[in-house]
Amino acid sequence: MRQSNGAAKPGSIPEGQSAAEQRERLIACAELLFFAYRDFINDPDKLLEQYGFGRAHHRVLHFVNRNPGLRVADLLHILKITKQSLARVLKQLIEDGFVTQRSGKEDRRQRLLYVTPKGTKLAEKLTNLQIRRIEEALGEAGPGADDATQRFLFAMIAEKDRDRVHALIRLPEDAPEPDPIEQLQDRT
Amino acid sequence: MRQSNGAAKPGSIPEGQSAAEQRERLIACAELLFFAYRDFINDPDKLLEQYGFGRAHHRVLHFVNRNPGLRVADLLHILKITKQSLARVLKQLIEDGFVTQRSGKEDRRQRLLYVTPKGTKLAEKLTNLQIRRIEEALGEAGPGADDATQRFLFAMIAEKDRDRVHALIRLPEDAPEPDPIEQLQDRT
DNA sequence: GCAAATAAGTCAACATGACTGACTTAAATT
DNA sequence: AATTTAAGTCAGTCATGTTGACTTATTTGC
Repeated sequence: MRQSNGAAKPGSIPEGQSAAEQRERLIACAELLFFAYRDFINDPDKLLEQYGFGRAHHRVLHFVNRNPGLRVADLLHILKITKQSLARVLKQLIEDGFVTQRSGKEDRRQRLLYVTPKGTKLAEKLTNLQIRRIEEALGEAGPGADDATQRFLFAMIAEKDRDRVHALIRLPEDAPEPDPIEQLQDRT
Repeated sequence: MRQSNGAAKPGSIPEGQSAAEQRERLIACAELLFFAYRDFINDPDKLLEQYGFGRAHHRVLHFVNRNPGLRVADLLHILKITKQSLARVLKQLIEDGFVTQRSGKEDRRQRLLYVTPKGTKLAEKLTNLQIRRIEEALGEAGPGADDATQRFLFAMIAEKDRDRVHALIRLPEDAPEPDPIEQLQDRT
């Protein structure tokens, strides 16, 4: 097990890997994803604590900040949680003045979500923490890591959700798209 | 390593990106990481439910399976949770016959952890689910995504933990190392 | 050889963020 | 007018994390 490929040199891995070696590589990826996510979450968590918020609040705040006018139903699809779970954190964010709701113009049953200036400020602080770490990591990973990583991460998403995510995050290399919110609404 | 920009897309971002564009890219990465992890977790979760286990059990089972003879203290460092949190799930795994303990030979205070055959079986099922998704994603992301992604994910780990993780996961391109467990024990 | 440090286990209380199920309200659709 | 939809709500539960305090067995250091 231990001696696996005596090669051990950075440039090696010719192209012919044994199935066992390939498996080891994939397992390493899975573990790295765990560790990366563990630490990715960490910086924001500390900041959120000071506001009495948790990760759940962060996610809501983030996606509302990035997609003003998001509907509650959209958030449920994005977060893959139940209405009741969302309700608690959303209520707190509204009560504490980080998020506001307005009724939809077309459909007055809808409650469209927006961040307040206070909400924007916190959301940006959190975003900055996270993208700083990502920027450093991409730097360390070398040129090309950027594209490859985006493609890998996107491909990790469940196939049936990819269109929705794609409409939501608007990658810079995409062809110009119509307002992503409109798209989301079509996909109910 | 790989040439960076030209490869990806027709539109191709010459090399001079505005700060705003760069920021958008980084935010997209952060969001993709969230979605990727959300779905990465999903397949195992469904299987675990059938055993009455959760994610916490999965993580313990996985790392014990991959590192037989792991100590409780090691697990605490890996998972970054408290002893009390670990105790609950570890107890269940032991009671249900998925994990066993033996006292350390050198230091009899230590409880070294091992998976039982039953534990191995479940751990491998879970691992297979996860690496299948990763394998597909790497395939879709194209050649080179493998290396780049590993480097990126590794660089996302908090600097002070990297040595420990490195010793734990044994990437195939590494120089041959001594038994990783020994290394872990030195780093207390 | 004894005191202190260490590895692990345990008890109790609590917080967060998920879940299910049942139900209401208001508005839009058929 | 009846049905469907978007959202909100009440009540109870579960999984997984937290603190703080304490015990036990063993090793280490003076």
